[in-house]
Amino acid sequence: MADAPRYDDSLTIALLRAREAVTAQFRDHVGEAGLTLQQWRVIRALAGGMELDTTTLANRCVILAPSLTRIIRHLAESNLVLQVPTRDRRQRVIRLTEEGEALFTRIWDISQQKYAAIETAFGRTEMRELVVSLNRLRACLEREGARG
Amino acid sequence: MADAPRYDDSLTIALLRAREAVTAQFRDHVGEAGLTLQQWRVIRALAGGMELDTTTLANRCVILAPSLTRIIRHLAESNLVLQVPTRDRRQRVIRLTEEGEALFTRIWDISQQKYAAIETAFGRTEMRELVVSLNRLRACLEREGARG
DNA sequence: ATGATTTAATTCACATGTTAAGTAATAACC
DNA sequence: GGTTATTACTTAACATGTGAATTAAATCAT
Repeated sequence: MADAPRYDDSLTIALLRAREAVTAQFRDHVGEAGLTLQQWRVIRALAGGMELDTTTLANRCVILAPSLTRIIRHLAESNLVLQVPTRDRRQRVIRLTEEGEALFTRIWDISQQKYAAIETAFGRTEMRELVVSLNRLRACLEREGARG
Repeated sequence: MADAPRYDDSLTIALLRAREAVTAQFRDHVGEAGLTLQQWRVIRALAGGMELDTTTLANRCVILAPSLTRIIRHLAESNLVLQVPTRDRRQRVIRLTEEGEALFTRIWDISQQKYAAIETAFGRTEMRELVVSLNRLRACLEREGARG
């Protein structure tokens, strides 16, 4: 296996596995509340009365527009979000319902505990450094364009 | 937006965005070869005459079993992989066809260049440290169990 | 104001992610 | 050696990822 592609050293795989490990910490309790992690990201972005259009939501939640369309439809059917009228009628601006805000609060508390547990296990400083490093990596690649 | 949940500082989102940025570097040229990134991970794991069963493949490629079933079916229909007979007839052992090996070689060369470009942009040392950090994070969380 | 262009979001088609249930073959055990 | 449990994988059902095409509304140019 000496010349097999070194898979565990690969940045791509390391990112994938790390992300998998982190999301696993949250999936269960978010799921018990009846949400997927993606739906939870949307709820979280809208918490506190925030009104956001689809494009902004897609950027913040890192969800592609077609997925977001379906997610919003779901959340609206569950009475967790509703559409806010706007001047520009192309835009779809969304906010949480009372029910949505209540659900957010319920999940948020436990989520914070989980997040704190990760910080404790991994180290607060190293975690901050990791996030900085990840964001710098992203900045490098997006700047490059690197479509070569 | 000062009081919006601090999304960009979140480890989850940072991992997601970083991974998105990295995979974007590879998606185009892998796609031009007619493969998805997941299919490419499978091809790559099998390169060099490697024969692997579904479970091992799933672990190495970080793909869940049901997805892998579909992916293998696709690759088999495209004559890129074939099934190797085994004693244990529950197991499905797979290897690349000639065509599959040829496709691997074609994609691999360009992939290596892309990977090298990322190393250059981000820094070879920092990249190695990042991978170590990601793997340590994973180890911490998996050890915890953290099903709290 | 009319028509071309751009923008915002949706729809479509297909691939994968995710959990739960099902199937078939092996192993375990008495 | 026949029953039971375990293992390896597949199916099923639904949700999301992804790129291309589509629709509708705003903007631009004249």
